[in-house]
Amino acid sequence: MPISLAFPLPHIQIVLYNRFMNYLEETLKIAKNRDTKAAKKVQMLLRDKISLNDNTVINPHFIMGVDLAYDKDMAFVSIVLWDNIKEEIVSVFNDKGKVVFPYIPGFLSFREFPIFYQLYEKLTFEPDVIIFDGHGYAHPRRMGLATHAGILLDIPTIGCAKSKLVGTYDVPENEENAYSELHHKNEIIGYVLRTRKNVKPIFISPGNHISFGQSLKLIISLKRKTKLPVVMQMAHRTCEAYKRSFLAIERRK
DNA sequence: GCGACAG
DNA sequence: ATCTTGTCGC
Ligand SMILES: [Mg+2]
Repeated sequence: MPISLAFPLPHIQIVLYNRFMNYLEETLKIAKNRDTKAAKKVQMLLRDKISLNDNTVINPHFIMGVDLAYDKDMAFVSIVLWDNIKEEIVSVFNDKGKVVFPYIPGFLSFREFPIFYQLYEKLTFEPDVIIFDGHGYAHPRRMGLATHAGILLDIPTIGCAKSKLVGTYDVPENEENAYSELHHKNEIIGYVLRTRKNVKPIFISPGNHISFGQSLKLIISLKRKTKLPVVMQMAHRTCEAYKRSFLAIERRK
């Protein structure tokens, strides 16, 4: 919590941030205050904490898929847990809350992380990796939703987006699993992956605590019948259904 | 100033 | 993201 210092002059007040306030609290506060200037500062600050050299997600057991849905000022979130050994969804969690931050390209984490975390913090276990519907490293300041969340939670994360935010790339060949590199400012920031023939490719980028190669490999391994990884497809469907059920109940009141 | 622009 | 029925193509 901020420390408010009331000075002798009543109209002068300085708000100091406790040096122990962690970045998670900082992020949630910035979102609530809709402070885009502070949001950009945090992104530039946390950028140095990104780690993509980790090699601990070679064979993950539990994988989480996250997605949100909206209706006016209400946000709905679904977390789907995929058992990568049983090859099936083993748990589904839903929650809802008020939208705290508007959608601004480049600042999606401040809109979606708060509502996601509200549900995530209630869980009593941690998955081996979390996949988000959006970019990770493939961000103007390398701080997409997946990366931001991966830093705050200190857990391996991957960004799985349906369209580009930044960067240039060659359109991948029109065949299953064809992919190309996504570049930005002279560095690779992710991959453009065509999961099926004749479908629009998706954008994969590491979030945090995972390498580029492992991110791409895991996403490809999660391909089933749909364009999106099975866990992301399920998260999307689940969240949409959850929202509809809620709205249905509301309408008959 | 203009165009791009995750969900 | 959301608004929405039928329709074209692999
Ligand atoms: Mg989404």
